[in-house]
Amino acid sequence: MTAAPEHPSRASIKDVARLAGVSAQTVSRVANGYVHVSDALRERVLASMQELGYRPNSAARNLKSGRFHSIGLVTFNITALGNQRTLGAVAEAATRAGYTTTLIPVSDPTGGNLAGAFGRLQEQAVDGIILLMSAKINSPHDLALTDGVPLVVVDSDPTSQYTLVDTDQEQGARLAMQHLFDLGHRRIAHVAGPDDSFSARHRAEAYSRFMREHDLEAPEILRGDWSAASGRAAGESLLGGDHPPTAVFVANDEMALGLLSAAHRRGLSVPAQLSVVGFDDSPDGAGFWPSLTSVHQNFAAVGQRATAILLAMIDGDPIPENPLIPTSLVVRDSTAAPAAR
Amino acid sequence: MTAAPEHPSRASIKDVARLAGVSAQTVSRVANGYVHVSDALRERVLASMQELGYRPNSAARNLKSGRFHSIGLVTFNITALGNQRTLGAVAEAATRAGYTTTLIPVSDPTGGNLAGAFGRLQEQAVDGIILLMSAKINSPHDLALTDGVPLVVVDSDPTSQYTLVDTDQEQGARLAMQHLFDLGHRRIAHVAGPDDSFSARHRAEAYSRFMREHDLEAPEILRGDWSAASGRAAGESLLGGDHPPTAVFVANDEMALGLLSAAHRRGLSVPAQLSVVGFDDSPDGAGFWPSLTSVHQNFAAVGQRATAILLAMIDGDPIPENPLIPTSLVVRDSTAAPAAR
DNA sequence: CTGAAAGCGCTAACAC
DNA sequence: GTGTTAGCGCTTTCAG
Repeated sequence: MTAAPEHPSRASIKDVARLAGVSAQTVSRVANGYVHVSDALRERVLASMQELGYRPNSAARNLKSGRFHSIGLVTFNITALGNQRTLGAVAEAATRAGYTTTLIPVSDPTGGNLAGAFGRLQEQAVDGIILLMSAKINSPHDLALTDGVPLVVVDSDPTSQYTLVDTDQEQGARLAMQHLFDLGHRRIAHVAGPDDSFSARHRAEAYSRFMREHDLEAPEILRGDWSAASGRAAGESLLGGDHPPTAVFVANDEMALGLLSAAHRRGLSVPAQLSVVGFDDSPDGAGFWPSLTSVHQNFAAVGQRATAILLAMIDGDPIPENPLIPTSLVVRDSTAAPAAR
Repeated sequence: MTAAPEHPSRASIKDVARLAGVSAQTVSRVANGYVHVSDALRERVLASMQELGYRPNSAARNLKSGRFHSIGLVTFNITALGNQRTLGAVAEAATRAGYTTTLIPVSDPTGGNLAGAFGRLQEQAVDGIILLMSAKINSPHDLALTDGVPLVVVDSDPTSQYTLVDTDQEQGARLAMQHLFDLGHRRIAHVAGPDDSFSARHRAEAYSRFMREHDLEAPEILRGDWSAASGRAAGESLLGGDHPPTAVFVANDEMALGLLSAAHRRGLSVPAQLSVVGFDDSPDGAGFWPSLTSVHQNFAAVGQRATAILLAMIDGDPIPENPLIPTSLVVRDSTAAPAAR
């Protein structure tokens, strides 16, 4: 244990070269795994690297290559399950591709903050940006500021001009509805997420379309804010009415659990008297009683796809197609056939 | 609107200098806000910057300064509420200080992976590392690899040799226990988190100590894995016994909600027949019925403190003291005096 | 197979 | 006030 110096300045390529008695160039070649180096020299160089604890300085590499080998991740809400998962998948995919992930927090997705975030990202060192939206982009103006930096948006308006990756919300919502329909439910309600969320809107639209296609009368859609508390409130209002539904399709699991809690409170037995389907397949949903039937989103695939597309854009490679990731339905204990009336 | 070139190579300081008819140095001075530039020149330079969309190249700056202005964040479990919050706070604090946050995902906290993560971090450009532990560091050996890079560990063994920031687990657990005790509860059970979590251990130890100090007989401690499902399982076993407790202190909110669900299932009324206190003060806990009394952790403060300490270490400044962040108790509807027997 | 030279974009140090 | 020079650590190019 030697006393650590104040700033143990890292060994440079020159130091290694000097110690090994070779040129800096040869060290560089060894560091980058080029073949045209004699075994004897390679050994000497590697030994010297080891001894000095040499690490290539990425700032210098970046300067030379004009690339930063880093992608910027802008997100407004790290608390949302989907964003976490996507974020994790992006970070892993980026790491595998030799890129780091730079996190840019934005507390409030207004134009100003977004602009600030992008400005910072560009002053910082990123080759591309992934935007994890939980709310809408106000206007193209907001993004004009990316200004040449490749950009992929996750969870946004599919009609937007930006490259987009997302869960296939429509397909997922249909999965949930078809399940309830097949069980025999006809009075099916929907608790939607906030209006400024594209995924919430897509799910709500798919619900309405399904009801229309099957000539079912759709009760008014209730809106929550993704939280358990709002789901519970929706449940209170939904189950307190005259003609309560026999089934509810809830736009995410947290609200579904809140609704379940409202049902328990009213002494309603789930699934005997009420069927509930959530969206997300969150671990919490599986752990409650009754365990929640839910639409599983493949966030890992979303993150991977977004990363793959971004890296392709950065490299000028052809862009992978099909940015909509399908869902699957996980049937558990919160759904059953409606009670005979 | 001109057609964007394939790679719109960013304007360099030279380009700006040429356009403005000044030296690169002058551009640099303007960019860095130095005063000793005539207003006329400053105007010209700023105009040229604007026209070319100039952004300083951080790679070059980093190379020159020997700093990366970036902190690395290593985390194993981005899904845990506490880690998310801390992560967000770190990112914000870092941003405010002019640093970016580089995310390094580690799927599995074994020595090998940790070493890999640190290796990557050092090849990458970070001036310091924050380690968000959800599980224990196996041995000092794991961290030997940071090798001169300043390191702050969040949520770990307080006896460790590394700089540490954490919630004051002991104080938080006592808050919960004192609340139940003051309500009149004497048969108080504890559902702990996994054994490899330091916070879980601290809370469990504080529980045991409290019971001992008050001459109360402590039922055997049940262990969960932080999940709602494990809390529900603990609840089933706890409430099915001969002498069920009148109150339970649960090591996190998710497990507490699982336990609540088990209580509902058995037809036990909360808080009339059973009081429950959680830990974390998660939004979900507030949204359920009954809403959960819980120990509030100030994750934002933890993240800020960790960042402040790390930046001080990087700058060689004196290290802020008092790395233990106090908690507060949020009393809601899941606790009440025990039923008279 | 190996080395020497040049330069990536920026700024500290030194002229003028 | 402003310009010139040099060099951060690395890799591409060109000589040997």
